[in-house]
Amino acid sequence: MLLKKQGLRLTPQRLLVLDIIHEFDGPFTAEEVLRQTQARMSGVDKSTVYRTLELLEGLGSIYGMEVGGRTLYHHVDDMRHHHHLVCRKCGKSMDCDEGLFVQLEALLEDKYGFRVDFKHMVIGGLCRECASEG
Amino acid sequence: MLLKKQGLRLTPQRLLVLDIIHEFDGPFTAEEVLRQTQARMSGVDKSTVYRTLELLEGLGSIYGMEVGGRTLYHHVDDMRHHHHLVCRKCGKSMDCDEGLFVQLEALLEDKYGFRVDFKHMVIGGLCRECASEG
DNA sequence: TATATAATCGCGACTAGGTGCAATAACAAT
DNA sequence: ATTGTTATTGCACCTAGTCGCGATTATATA
Repeated sequence: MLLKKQGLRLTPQRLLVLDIIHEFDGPFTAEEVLRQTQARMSGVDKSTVYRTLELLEGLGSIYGMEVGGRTLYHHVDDMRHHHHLVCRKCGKSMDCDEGLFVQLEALLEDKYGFRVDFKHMVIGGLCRECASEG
Repeated sequence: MLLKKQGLRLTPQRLLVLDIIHEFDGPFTAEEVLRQTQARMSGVDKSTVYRTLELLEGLGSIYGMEVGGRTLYHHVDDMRHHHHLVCRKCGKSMDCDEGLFVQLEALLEDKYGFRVDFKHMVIGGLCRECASEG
């Protein structure tokens, strides 16, 4: 298991958080994980849950992105498509091909020497349906 | 003045916040505004400052965008360049030519019918200096 | 199985920011 | 200048999330 390397310890709290996370199909928030954890094992501190989430992100098994001031976590294996188009009207989110970004990536490096972190982008706008309405 | 419409009141606290905001050349945070406000007029509550910032954003005179969990405000009139490259190591932020985005914009519309909101983008990555270090 | 040693825990305090409310004060009308 | 209306204030309390610390405990080794 991924936790075994680097002297990381497999505590009951971590096991529980891992369990809970695996039960989510889609994206989830730290808050949801915290609530579920405390419901199933009383006394678990929020700092433990937050630190576990942070750890799992560091290990690369989940990925958190800030949306509207909160962090939304995704399972990394769900994320062949790292970019998301989020409609500001209906709130729907769709995956987006990474290939579309390579040109912009190259331009930014050329022009500014800026090496972009384009692993996970969240782009706001209007989806086809909402754009055609009003 | 912009505050006069809709029955909004020009209080000393608001006047002070307005003053302070105009003294910033570049982007600024709510925290900085709060500190300066309380330094010049003791007793001003943080909620007043936050509410004033929110109000000004609603009126369209400043624009706030979330970067690394905090809100960075910009003067709207400073914003010919709407895109910002923010270095995740040193925290520096640089403006970025909008022209670089038109191709991506077109691609997203073509492929997904998605009409992108590219007014204000914040792009994370590494600046030239930090990328060349380690 | 007993022991040593860190990794991890819960706790408590702290952060930025937000909210409901009763008191205050800006402004319009007299 | 006085008044009435109501927007705005400061207060107190709440939120999600972070951090240092001393106590606990998972795990490797003997």
